[in-house]
Amino acid sequence: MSSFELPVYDYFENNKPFSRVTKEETRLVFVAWPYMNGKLHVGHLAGYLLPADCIARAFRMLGYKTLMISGSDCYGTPILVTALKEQTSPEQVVQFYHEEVIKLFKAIDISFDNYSATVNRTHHEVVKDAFYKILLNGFIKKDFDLQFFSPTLGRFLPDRFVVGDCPFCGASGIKSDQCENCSEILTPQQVLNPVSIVDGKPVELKKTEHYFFDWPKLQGRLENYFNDRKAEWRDWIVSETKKWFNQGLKPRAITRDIDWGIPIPSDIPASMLIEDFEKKRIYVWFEAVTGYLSSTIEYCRRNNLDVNLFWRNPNSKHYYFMGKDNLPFHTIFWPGQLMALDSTLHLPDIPAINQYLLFGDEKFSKSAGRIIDSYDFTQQYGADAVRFYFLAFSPETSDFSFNLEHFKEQTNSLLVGKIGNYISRVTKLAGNGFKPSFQAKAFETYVKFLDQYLEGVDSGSSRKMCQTVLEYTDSLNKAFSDAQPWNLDKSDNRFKSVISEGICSIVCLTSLLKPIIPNAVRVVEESLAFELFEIITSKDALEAALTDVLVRQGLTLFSKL
RNA sequence: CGCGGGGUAGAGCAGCCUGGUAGCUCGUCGGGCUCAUAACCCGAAGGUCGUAGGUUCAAAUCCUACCCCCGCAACCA
Repeated sequence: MSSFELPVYDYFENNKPFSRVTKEETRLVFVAWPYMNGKLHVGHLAGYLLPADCIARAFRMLGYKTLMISGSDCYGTPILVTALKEQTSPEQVVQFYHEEVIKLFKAIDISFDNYSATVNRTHHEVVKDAFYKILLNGFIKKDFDLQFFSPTLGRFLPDRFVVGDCPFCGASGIKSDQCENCSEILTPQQVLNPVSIVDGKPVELKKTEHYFFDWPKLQGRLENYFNDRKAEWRDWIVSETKKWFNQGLKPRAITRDIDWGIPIPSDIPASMLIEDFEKKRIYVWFEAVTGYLSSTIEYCRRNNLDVNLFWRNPNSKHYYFMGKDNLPFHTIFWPGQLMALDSTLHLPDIPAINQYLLFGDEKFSKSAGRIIDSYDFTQQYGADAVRFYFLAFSPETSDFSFNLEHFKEQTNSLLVGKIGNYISRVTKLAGNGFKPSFQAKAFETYVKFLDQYLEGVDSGSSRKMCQTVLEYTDSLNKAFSDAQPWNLDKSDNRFKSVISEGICSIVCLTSLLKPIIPNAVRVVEESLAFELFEIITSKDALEAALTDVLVRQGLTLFSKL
């Protein structure tokens, strides 16, 4: 493989890692690796990027040693085909999209500690090493497979790049796994007149030798793992995973006939080599998830840390964020790969898997023109509004229908009307130069909401976090209206205590808001002359945060859309 | 009989596991307040909880059947 590498994105480049850590425990926030075959639409933001970022920020503010890890998924046939169609190289395709996603991360403040790429050296090393060890541990075996081969393109094609005629109803242009017309289940051999969708030319089935991951061998251990953890998983994730076990795990190819990918290690014992092994590459499903490990290792090398702190630490909790299409790869295959590799590695704890954001009533689709580009959308409406909306309405338990009117409506009344306006009315009534005193009552109200918020953090639910913030804000607005401080004289002690309570509440509120809308919170901090590095969990912490607080100026935080 | 999720007020959702007078946000209407970004606060209207059966003193919740929508089906979150 050439020396082609992509730059690592590190949000905290200029800060020492863990400078604010107060706890020994670690929290790992792993994010599904975006596939470098297109730009990211808002479904990606709502489905896994923003929820992961919000939880990671909350963990950091709670004092955990936290890492947020991901990278660009760069290999596989779809990227190769894109390069072919655009008459460019796969390197150029992935480089272009890698730069695009990093541009997006910067625009919307995704705080990755290490965002790498599967083309990078460390990843190659770790994947080859894992492949080799799993093979020696006896979980990889040789077998033959039938694959479509295109003589005109000179390469094997995945099933979904081939269409043909249905042998049952005669429909044409059907995919090779099931007829869309008569719903008959097909095997690739049954499809008549198969042609490639790349050039429309005929393809043929060819026998080819590959490595297979021996899943039946691990099913028992995986089911034990599943039963141990499932109590903490969302219900629908449990039933979806159970389905796979009930059907029985089957061996699965982990190599492909392709040249765009990670090579098979050449030092495999001769008896275990397959034919033409140097022309084959490791299959993307096996290799991309291994990135969770390799990207952590890459981070530790860059920062001189011991990787065991994260991967062999019982005081650690591992979260994985992704869309639902990725479910089996993270509730079954990735834990299995880790078991097969080394039984001392930390297995996934919480799969924070989301359903889909729908555009109107249907799925986002590039071909059908139903797409909203994440970067353009962020540029147009601002990071705060976009973050807040998608975090508050993240599709955690069922698909969520997105439309622009709903976005504007909710942003205007929740973010601008309730949250922004509360901060505005309190600070403006206080007047510039107001110095608040500590009000125990403000903390008492705040703690009523804190537990619910922290439950949201622990379970990976940004939705619950936002809901709690909104309930809290409602109670603050109501208390402020009931107290009617505008009817009091500014020199009145009662006026001072009501406004002080309001300012104390704003400090508490911003501590909950910081993981959600960090930019807006920075503005509040500057205007009130304080800075929060933690989520306030004690009376003392609030009192400490309050020492320097001074109202520099009344605030209009957000504008209506 | 491929698998899963969903069908609750005009919109988006929670409640269902562990049955007990149907709830939240937005929108609509009426009132209050006037510090605040026509904002905030209070109140009201609006639902026979997809359909049909069953269990039960009692069903949105448990069971059965059916209808509709969405997704997945092992390489597009």
